[in-house]
Amino acid sequence: MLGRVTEKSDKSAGQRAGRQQRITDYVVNNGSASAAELAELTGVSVMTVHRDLDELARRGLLRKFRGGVSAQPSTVFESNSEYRLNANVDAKAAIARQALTYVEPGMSILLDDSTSALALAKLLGEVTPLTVATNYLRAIDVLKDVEDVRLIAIGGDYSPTHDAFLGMPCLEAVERLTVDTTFVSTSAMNTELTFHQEPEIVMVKRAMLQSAQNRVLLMDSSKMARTALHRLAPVTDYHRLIVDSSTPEATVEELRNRTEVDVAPL
Amino acid sequence: MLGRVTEKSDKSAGQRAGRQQRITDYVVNNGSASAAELAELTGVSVMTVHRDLDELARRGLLRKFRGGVSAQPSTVFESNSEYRLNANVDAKAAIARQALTYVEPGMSILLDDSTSALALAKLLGEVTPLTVATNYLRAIDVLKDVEDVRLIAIGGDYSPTHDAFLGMPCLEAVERLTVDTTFVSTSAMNTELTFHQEPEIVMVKRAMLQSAQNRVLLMDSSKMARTALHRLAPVTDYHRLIVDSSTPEATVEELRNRTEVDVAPL
DNA sequence: GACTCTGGTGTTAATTTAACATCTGCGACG
DNA sequence: CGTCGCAGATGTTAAATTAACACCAGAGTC
Repeated sequence: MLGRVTEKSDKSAGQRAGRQQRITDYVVNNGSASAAELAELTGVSVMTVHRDLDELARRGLLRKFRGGVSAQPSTVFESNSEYRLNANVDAKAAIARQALTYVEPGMSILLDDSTSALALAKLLGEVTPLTVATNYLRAIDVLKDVEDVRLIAIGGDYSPTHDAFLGMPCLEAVERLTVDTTFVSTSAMNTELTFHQEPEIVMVKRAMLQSAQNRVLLMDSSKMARTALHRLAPVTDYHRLIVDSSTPEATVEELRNRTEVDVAPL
Repeated sequence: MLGRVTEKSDKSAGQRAGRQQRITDYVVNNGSASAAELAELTGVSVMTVHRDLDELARRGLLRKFRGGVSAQPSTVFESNSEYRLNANVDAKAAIARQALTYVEPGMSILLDDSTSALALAKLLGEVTPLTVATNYLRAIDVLKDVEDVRLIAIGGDYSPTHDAFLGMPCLEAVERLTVDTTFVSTSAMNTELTFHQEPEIVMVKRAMLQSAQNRVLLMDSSKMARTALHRLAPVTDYHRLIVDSSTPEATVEELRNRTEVDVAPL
C-alpha cells in the first residue's frame, strides 16, 4: 500500500479502463485468476479489483465465481457485443458496402443485432429515404440522427451483453412488421445451415426472417465452418448471401449450389 | 452450541423439511429475516441456515440477498409450483372432473404445466386409451405408469420453479404436434383476456393452443378478475371454459357472452 | 458386533461484500 | 484567486457468506 504511489501519481484519473483491459487480457490468457492475484498485478486493492470484476462480469466479458474469475467460454465471449465490435472490421465494412447495393430509396428494411448490420446501418444515409427497423441499440444510436431515415425501434427486454432488445415483446413487435428486406448475420454457419448458441436470439432472428419479402445473410469468413447448439435456418432460406473475400473458394462454390452468393470486394 | 442438545436429541433425522417449513412461514410472515435471526429461531448453526436458504431460494420460495432472505413478491410466489399444489385443491379437482367429460378414448391431448392440468392427469386413467403430451414433470410422473396412456414428454430447458420444460426446444416440440384438445390454465384472467406474468410461459401456452383443434381453459375462481403483465389470449380464443362453483354468477354470465362456460359441480 | 457409507451438521479459515472514510480533480461562486 | 462543495474512484474495516474439512448418527453389510 506504499509502493504504489508511483503508479497512482502519473495520472490518477481514468486509469480504470486501462486496468480493466489489463485484467481482461490477463484472465483470457490464463483462463482464470484470483482477486488477490489481480490486485498484485494491477497494484490496486482487492476491493477495487472486485469492483472491476463486477463490472466486467456485468458486461459479459468474464465470469465471476468465489475465488476469482475465469474467461467466458469462447462461444459466449465471441457473442459479446463489445468483443464483436472490434473483430474483422474491414471484412464487415466490405460486406456492408456490398449489401448497400441491394438497398434502394423508399425501401423498408430490418436489421438484427449484429455488427455486420451495424456496419450497414452506418452507410444507409447514402440511399435515403428509407424506413429502418431494428432492435439493436447501437444501430438505433447510429440511425437516429440520419436525415430521411424513418427509424422504428423494436423494443423488448434489454440485454446488456447484446446491447439489444429481446424477448417476447420484441418477437411480437417484429411479427407485426412486414418489410422489403431483412439483413441478418449470425455467429456460426456451415454450407447447409446457420446457427446460434442462444435460443432467445434465434427466435428473434427467425421472426425477422419471417417478416421480410427478401432475406439477406451477411457473413464474414470467421463464422464459416462452425456450428452452435441451435439451428437458425437452412442456407436455402436466404435469398442472398454476402461473404467477404477471404472466404475459401470451395466454400463459396458449395454455397452457390444453395442460394445466390456475393463475394464482397475489399 | 450446548443449549441445543435437547432439540437435537428428540429426532435427529429428517428435521430438515420441518425446519425449512418453519423458516418459510417465518419469512413470509415477517417479509424478511437475517440468517442469524433464523439460526436463533431454529436452533441450528448459521451455516445450516444458509444451506436451507440456498435450497429454498433454488426452489423459488424465498429470495436470498446479502444480509438475509425476503419473501418473494406475491406474483412470483403464487406462480411457484410447490405453492400452487396446495392451493384450492377441491376446486381444481372438481374442475378436472368436469374437464374429464370432454376426454374420450382414443383422443390425443396436450396438458400445460398447471396444477389444474395435473389434477386432470390424475383422472385420465379412466378413459383410456389416450395419447397425452405435456411439458410438466409432475404430470409426466403421474402418467408414466398409467396403462394404455401413450405419454409424450415435451422436453426443453428445465425450470426448477415450474418443475417443467420450457424455452425454445419446448416451443419447437409443441409446434410439431397437433392434438385433439389442449387443456390449459393460467395465473390471471378477467372476462376478456387471459394473462401470465412470465413471457416464457406465455409462449409455451400459446404454442399449445395453436397445436390443438379444441382449446379448453381450466380456471379456479382465485384467478378471476386479476391481470398480469403479459396477455396470453382473449377468452374468445378458447372453445370452452371450465370454472369452479364459487365463481360469481355475474362473472359467469359475462363469460358466457364470449364462449361456452361450464361451472364444475363440487 | 465391527465395518463402511451416506446425509446432515458444525467448525474454521478464506473470500466477498456493504458501509463508511479518504483523496483528488473540477467547476461554481464569492 | 481562493475555497467550497461535489462527484467519482479507491482504501479500510467489520460483518456476512462460502468452501473445505471434520464429525456424528443411522442404515445397511458382512
